[in-house]
Amino acid sequence: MVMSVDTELLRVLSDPLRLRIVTLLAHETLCTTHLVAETGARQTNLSNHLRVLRDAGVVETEPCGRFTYYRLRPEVLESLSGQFAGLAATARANADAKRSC
Amino acid sequence: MVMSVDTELLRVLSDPLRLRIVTLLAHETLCTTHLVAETGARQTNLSNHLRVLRDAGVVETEPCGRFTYYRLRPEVLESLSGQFAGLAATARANADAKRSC
DNA sequence: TGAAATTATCAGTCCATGGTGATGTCAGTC
DNA sequence: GACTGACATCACCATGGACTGATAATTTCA
Repeated sequence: MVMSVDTELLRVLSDPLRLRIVTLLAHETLCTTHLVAETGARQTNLSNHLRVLRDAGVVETEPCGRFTYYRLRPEVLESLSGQFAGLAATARANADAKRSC
Repeated sequence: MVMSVDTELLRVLSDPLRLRIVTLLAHETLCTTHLVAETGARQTNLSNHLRVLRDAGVVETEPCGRFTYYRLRPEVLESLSGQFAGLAATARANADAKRSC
């Protein structure tokens, strides 16, 4: 019952554009060009964000010629889901606990 | 099956101190003084963060004399957990989908 | 009523980080 | 080999937001 949430992972996912990327990748594996077209963001900007996502283990790359495919790693999201579920369960269990002043 | 995650809520929870507060409140309802003692942060700082958490609906307040108790709302965490689980499930279902360049 | 305790508000500072342009690197094509 | 396209890297700028000090508002107690 450690019930702690991965802060760093949360920070990485809390950016709107990065979350958008993750949502897109949840539907199909894409390469940078696709993401540029889908999001309207600059290539440089996307490349920076993809690096952050990759460093955090959220995404893995698959080089294919001059293209680079990005694939989402569902385990990471599942883990996060479990962490929040655990924290919520803890809160439910301790709903009546109140420290007196 | 839109499977989008609440970005604003994520942003709110992605701050280390706020996540610490949420974790503490998952175990028992506390007032500001307790949170000051537990976290070591300044009262002003905590008050600001608690306002953010409250505005985001993560926490609710219960005034009690000159004290203010803060209670965690588990529904919010459960919702977030469900959103991530749904996104992960989508990714699992589309694991083989890859758009060609 | 005066003083102390608890919490909130406000204005200001400072820094992390998201966005950008320029440039480098590598693969494919002519 | 020259050229184009895909992607990464670097340095820079601008801004949001975390933190702080001073202060106000409210409650409790002597």
